[in-house]
Amino acid sequence: MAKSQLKNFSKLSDWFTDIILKAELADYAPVKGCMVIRPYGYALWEGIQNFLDKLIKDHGVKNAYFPIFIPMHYLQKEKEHVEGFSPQLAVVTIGGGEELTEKLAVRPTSETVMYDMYKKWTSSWRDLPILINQWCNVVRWEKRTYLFLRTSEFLWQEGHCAHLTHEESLETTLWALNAYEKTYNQLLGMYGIKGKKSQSEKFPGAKDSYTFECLMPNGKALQAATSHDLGQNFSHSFDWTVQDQNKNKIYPWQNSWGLSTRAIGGLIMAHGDDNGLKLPPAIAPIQLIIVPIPGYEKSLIKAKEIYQQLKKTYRVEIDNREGETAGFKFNKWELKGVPLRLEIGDRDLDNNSVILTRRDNNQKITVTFDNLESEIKNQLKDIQIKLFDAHKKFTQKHTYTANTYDEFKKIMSENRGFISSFWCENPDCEAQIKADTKATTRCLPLNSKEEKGRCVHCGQPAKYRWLFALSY
RNA sequence: CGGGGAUUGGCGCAAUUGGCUAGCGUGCAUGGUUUGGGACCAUGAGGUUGCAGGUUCGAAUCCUGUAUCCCCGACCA
Repeated sequence: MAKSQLKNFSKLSDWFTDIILKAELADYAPVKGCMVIRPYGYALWEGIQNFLDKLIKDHGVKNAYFPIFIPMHYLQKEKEHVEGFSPQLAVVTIGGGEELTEKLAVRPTSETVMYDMYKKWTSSWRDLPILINQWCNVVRWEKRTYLFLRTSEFLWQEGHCAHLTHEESLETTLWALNAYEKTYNQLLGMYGIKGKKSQSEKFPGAKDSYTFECLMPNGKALQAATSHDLGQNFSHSFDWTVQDQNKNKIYPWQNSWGLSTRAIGGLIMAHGDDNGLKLPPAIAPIQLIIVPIPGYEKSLIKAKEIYQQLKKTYRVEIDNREGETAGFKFNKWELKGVPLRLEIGDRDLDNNSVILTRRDNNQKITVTFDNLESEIKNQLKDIQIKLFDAHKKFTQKHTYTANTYDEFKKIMSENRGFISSFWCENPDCEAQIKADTKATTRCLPLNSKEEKGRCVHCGQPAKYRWLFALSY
């Protein structure tokens, strides 16, 4: 068995594609820009769904399902919205062998089809708020695609809520953003920055967009989830009103928020290394792999006992395939990112112990049978924390402050990352910075303090330091 | 959509200026020896060289068209 040629982590884009294929997370589909999510990759999505769905439901948001097809004239109701999505639409023109009188868009997002129904369902202030989420697929015909990060079809959840007041709606918008942060921090072991998008980067049709931005090892920023304050833009477009207590017509205040399978792409990059994936225990489909050293009958029996015992508490599997050496198995499971490996052979049996090996730091720990469960618990917990800490440290280390445009350009050309700089909030300035350096505004961090500054590009007065980066 | 590269057993590649039965590695199957960090030996299965035309005694190789994929840009979660 020869050593497989895993791509070097330093060439991140090659490594990324390679690892997804080799770890059997996904594969290319026959349709351009589409991918097959394989069971091991889909298990990651299920992990995200379970975690986030609970947060969503705890907040009182209910799941529902709306159709994949949207009549074209629905999309056209909101001007910015249709302009934003038109270039990316897949459109059905034939149904049942006959030309359709009205063409149907395959949903790129569901605002329009959902809000038309919301209008139908409400007439009184008592009917608000509407708190609905759906887990589904959407299609955006991308020019350039990339496994998990940008595919023509992707899976996501989209929450769509409507409230009587802007305060309430904004509260929900920010609640969703916090739920995303929690999902990234606690489940995926990823650090990121919450903030507000600039007007040019916001969602088509939104009043304001909020984002969770994560830094990837190559210094590019990943828009990891977004939550939009739609204001009353859509309720106006749909002429949707309810009557309030004083018989006034109120246009409901709306928000929408989504997290997609792109999160898996971020997860892969944020923690990986030359040997493959590193999955945080909370999301790992297999938290612990038991490898009985081949050739020992006695230890195999013990390994099976341990498996039966641990299976009650952990996602654990036992690799007792014949014909593969121990070394081969070690490498295979490291590639797949399993956080903890348990080795057991007769040598260990004689000492009443096993060997635990951590994927994150390759540390080997000898553990007696008596302490096994508590040690596994502690190690998994520690790995989860260490992976998050590592990503947080990386992000902070690669977050720079640039006070002059020269500094800004130097950072972009040498050691990319987040750049914190004053910006006058003029879109022309933003566009010029992008043209010069490829960096775009990622967000205005939520905790930003107002200061007296000068725009890093034009020198005009600026109130806030914005976060810039090269984005995915 | 612009620029670059590619397409040959499952995967990765080779085949000189057009010339022998299209090879090699890996993977796969079977048998045996192995087994504590990617084992070894033997045997075997697996190909209309992306597709469609053309030139030629002869095409993986030359020509025309076309499709797909990857990378770099503009658009985006």
